[in-house]
Amino acid sequence: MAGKRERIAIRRIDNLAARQVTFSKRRRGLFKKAEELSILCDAEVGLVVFSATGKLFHFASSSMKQIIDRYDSHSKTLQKSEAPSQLQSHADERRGAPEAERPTAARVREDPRIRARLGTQNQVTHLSTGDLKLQVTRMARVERQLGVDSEVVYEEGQSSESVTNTSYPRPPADTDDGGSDTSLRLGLALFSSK
Amino acid sequence: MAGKRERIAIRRIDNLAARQVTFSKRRRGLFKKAEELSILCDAEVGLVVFSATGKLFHFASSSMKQIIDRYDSHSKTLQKSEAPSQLQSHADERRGAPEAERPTAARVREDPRIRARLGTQNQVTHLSTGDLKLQVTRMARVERQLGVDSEVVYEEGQSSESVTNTSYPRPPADTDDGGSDTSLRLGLALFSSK
DNA sequence: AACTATTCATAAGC
DNA sequence: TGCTTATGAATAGTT
Repeated sequence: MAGKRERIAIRRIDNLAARQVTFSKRRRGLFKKAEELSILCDAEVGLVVFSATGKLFHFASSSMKQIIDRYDSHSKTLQKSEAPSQLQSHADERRGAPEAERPTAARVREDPRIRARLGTQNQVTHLSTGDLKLQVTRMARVERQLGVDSEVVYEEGQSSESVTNTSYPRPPADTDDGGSDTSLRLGLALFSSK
Repeated sequence: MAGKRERIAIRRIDNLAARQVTFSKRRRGLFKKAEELSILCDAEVGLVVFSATGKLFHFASSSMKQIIDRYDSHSKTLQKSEAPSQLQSHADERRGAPEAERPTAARVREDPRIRARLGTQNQVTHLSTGDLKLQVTRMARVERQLGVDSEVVYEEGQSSESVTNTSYPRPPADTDDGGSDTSLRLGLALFSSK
């Protein structure tokens, strides 16, 4: 009488509560699978997840920095078939780097059908790619001054995804991670240049 | 008569063939789950996987660059509670940035029990964190001169993980992706400084 | 690369 | 958020 599960369609879950619950459950499962893959197959795995509210969850079989750097190396190699002698900083080069290696999922965003699933919330994130990060950081600093600390939480044992919420303060009564952050989110949008 | 599955232990699969097969199967499952999570819960997800042979697989609900930048922003905010006025490039800052936000999975590597599972292969990756990436890039360039091209393959429909192999050439007879790359990997180790 | 037998993940419901 | 259960999924072992 408990689980009368019927396969659900893969599209944004409208009900906020249900979406949050599903997010928690599936996130755990995803991270678990990620770690298992890295262990079973001796693969290097890096996983980053931002909840709709901006909380960060991440897992890396080694260190995220190392993985990102390696990723950058591969990307770059694909991009510029010509990298003379000045291999300064991979990280630096990633910035202005082309995006040919990115067709991966960008296409998903392009899909109008899927695009429709984007709530008003996340859209802010897409307003400005270049400046938003700066704004987020700035806002975070403001938060700190307001007494809203950034938090880092470690979940269960080994896979321990570390959670981080740096984005924007949330109104009082709110589970923890959900979708009730309109005010300040809009504020960020205003800050964005583009 | 077909599937007499007995739950397997989560530790490196010794048999090469089996490991490769498992890698393929689970990798697909992982990417699928990653995309489902991003869609169902309107989350931003970035996933990077390097097979034991150095092939790159990645998925990003938006663009990997955007996700990494966002990740960097969060990390940095946690690290330096002081970032005066020169918020030049987040990407740049990530380089010398501290790693306090990384205990996430690094701990897994530290665990002697899990550490034991590391084959001789991946260990090379851990010899030098700072220099290895440079070496990899360098080796990649050498490969190119040797005629070993980087390839980009797109898998099935929507989730399309793009595959890239830039690291080291593999001996002739080898399925495709697996764990038979000792020579050049060791070569990399020799190049490493630390 | 297919085909099951099973284990695993998880949608619902409390 | 956690626990429980019925089902849909993922996938280990074979062929």
